[in-house]
Amino acid sequence: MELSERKKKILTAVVESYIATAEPVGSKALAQVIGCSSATIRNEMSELTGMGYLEQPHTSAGRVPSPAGYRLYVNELMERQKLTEAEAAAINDKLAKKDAQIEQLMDEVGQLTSTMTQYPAYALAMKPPAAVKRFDFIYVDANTFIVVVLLTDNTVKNKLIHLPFSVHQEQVTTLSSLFNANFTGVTEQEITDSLIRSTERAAGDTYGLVAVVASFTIECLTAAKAAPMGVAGASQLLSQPEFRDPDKAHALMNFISDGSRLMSDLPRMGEEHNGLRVTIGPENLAEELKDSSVVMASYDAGDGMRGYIGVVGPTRMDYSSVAAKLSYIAAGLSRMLAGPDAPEGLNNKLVLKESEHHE
Amino acid sequence: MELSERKKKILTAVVESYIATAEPVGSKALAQVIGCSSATIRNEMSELTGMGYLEQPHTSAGRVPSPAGYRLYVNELMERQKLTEAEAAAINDKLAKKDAQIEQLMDEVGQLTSTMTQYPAYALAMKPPAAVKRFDFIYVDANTFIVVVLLTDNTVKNKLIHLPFSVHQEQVTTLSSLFNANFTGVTEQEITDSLIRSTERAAGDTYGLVAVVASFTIECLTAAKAAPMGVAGASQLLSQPEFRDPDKAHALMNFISDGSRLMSDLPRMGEEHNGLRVTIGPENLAEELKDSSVVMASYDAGDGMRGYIGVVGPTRMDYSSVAAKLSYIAAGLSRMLAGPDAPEGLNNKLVLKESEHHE
DNA sequence: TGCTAGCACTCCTATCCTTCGAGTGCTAAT
DNA sequence: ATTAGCACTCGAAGGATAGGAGTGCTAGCA
Repeated sequence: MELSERKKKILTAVVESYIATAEPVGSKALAQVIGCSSATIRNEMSELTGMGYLEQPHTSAGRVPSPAGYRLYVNELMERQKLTEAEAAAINDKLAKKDAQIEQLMDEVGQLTSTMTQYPAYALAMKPPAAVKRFDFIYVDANTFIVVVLLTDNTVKNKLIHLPFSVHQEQVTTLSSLFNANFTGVTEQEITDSLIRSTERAAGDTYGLVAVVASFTIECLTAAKAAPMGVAGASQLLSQPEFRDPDKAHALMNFISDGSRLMSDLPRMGEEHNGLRVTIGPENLAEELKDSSVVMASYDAGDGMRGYIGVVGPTRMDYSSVAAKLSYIAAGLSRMLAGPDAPEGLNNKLVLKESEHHE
Repeated sequence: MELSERKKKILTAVVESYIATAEPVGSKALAQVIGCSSATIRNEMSELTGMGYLEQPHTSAGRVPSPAGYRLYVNELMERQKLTEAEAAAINDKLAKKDAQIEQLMDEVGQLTSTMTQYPAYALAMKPPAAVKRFDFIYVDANTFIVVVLLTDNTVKNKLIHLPFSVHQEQVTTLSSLFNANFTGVTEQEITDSLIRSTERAAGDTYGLVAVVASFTIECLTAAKAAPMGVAGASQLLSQPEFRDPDKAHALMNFISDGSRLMSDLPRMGEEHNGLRVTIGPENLAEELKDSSVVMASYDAGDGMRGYIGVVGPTRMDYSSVAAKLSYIAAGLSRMLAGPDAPEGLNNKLVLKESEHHE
């Protein structure tokens, strides 16, 4: 059933006023905005309450939006807000000089999202499984060589290997061709014990080094598929009146800080609406989020990779503003990572700049 | 002036009781512990108050330790606490399997410290300035090569360079010898414009690539000197009664989350006592920490590098337990990073572990 | 001289009660 | 259909009051 225009107007006003003030909204205040008497408003609000869009904290308080009310607001009522020029400029500015590795990028995008929205935020990128494209072995001295691995996603990883015995230049070269022959184009699952064993048999006197390099390879592939994630601004919660109760705040902050908990729920969350997903209060899967809301936007990170940024906050979240900001940042990221300047996608543009390994 | 034995006992009891309960301590409760009447305790406490070791929140409340009282407690009174076997085991366990890169290690040590102590914690390592030990250039294809840089601290960094024009294998080789001749053993400051310019003159037709590689080199050296830092468990604050006030909690959490603020104060903090530094309330430099305490321990990260781990909490911090845990973790880190197994320090040690593990 | 018992006093905390007012629902009038 | 009016509800805020933990002081005792 469709709501009358006036009901929509009233619901919108209630939601927006409550978002702004965190105070239940009474009929008198609305009367001025809507342009009819408070009694009329009361009748309408009473019906909206009956339909489940509004709630009363207690009999003689004003109305507060229910989750269903927020949902309707998000889906149909709210206006797509524009960013101010200052905000857009701030975001562009921050994004402009990003060319660190992806973990750090995610941290920084999380931070950016959090400061722009004033809510705790996260950023992550989903990577497809990778394989090794080529191996290079650099002979350093009798006890030391470096393995450099170029992955299909164009990530480069390396490891300095220090041995308790000595090797010759030729042995390292042998190892190199062996690995380039057997371990390229192979995904993590495909590195089986039997593959390692057969390589060892072929390795001659460098037998003992195969396992070391193989395990490093596995490590690289594992790291390559791990979704890097950044969480930032958890303390923002404390400025929201709904988290004046330190126990509630504590519970939610713990949940947020544990990236893995958050991450495991994200992909299963709601439907996309203009590239945005909003889950409101009880719609969330995690018990800890039952009276919070999550807004997330996805972006294209090139190479067919998808990434997500999002914020967590009270159900009384400023959906309109958050949605606008997330969309803007997500679009910026897409442009930056998968745009025409970066035909080879995220890893080329970013990770390749620098990958580091301490050994 | 020296305190009488009994005064020490009373002060100790007050501090420890207040640490445990967060409630001002009255004379009656102490009478049982100390073994004399409450009136005697009152006289003694009155004197301790006069001396500035105790404070009264109001006339008819019990006593609370003053910063000076905590200071005395920390310096002279508190017993060096032992960890339970379970705690020691938990720490050893966590430390055992650390061989990631240093940023991640710091994050994880921060996390470990936080969960062990139940306070927000940080971990950082100070690095000495680095130089390049050697360059390697890997020719990938006509438009692509990889630069691999081995630093004096044994960090290896690399960068895939993708060109809009093509190069030959020999050109890359030339570039390699050029950089190995001119840019090794050079610290960040020593890479001047004139050095770059003279290298460019010597570079012949690879002229245009010098700047690219040089700027990557600078990037590496800059990154190498940055002190990696991990902060964890900020939300732990919220379980402390002194931070039931969300505004206070918010202020401190913001301060903590901004690693750089924290870091800039750390080195200037108090004296070492058994490898520990404790700064209590007003002793802290930062305004935000004026009624918090910071306990930090330093560890040896090999190569003459020093690292710090620490926790932040209310002045009513469990100094004894925190000190024990920090010392233990710091000792473990020192052993792991600079122990006899790892004569060449952090970077090497990790590799050795790795190779031992797999052979 | 040092300790203890007793007592009057202080002042915080918790609790109850009252008041106040914003907001409601209903009814009757337009 | 809308509005004005009115009685009613119920939480929030603001005292007052009682209770009690703790103090300082004084006087008596080993």
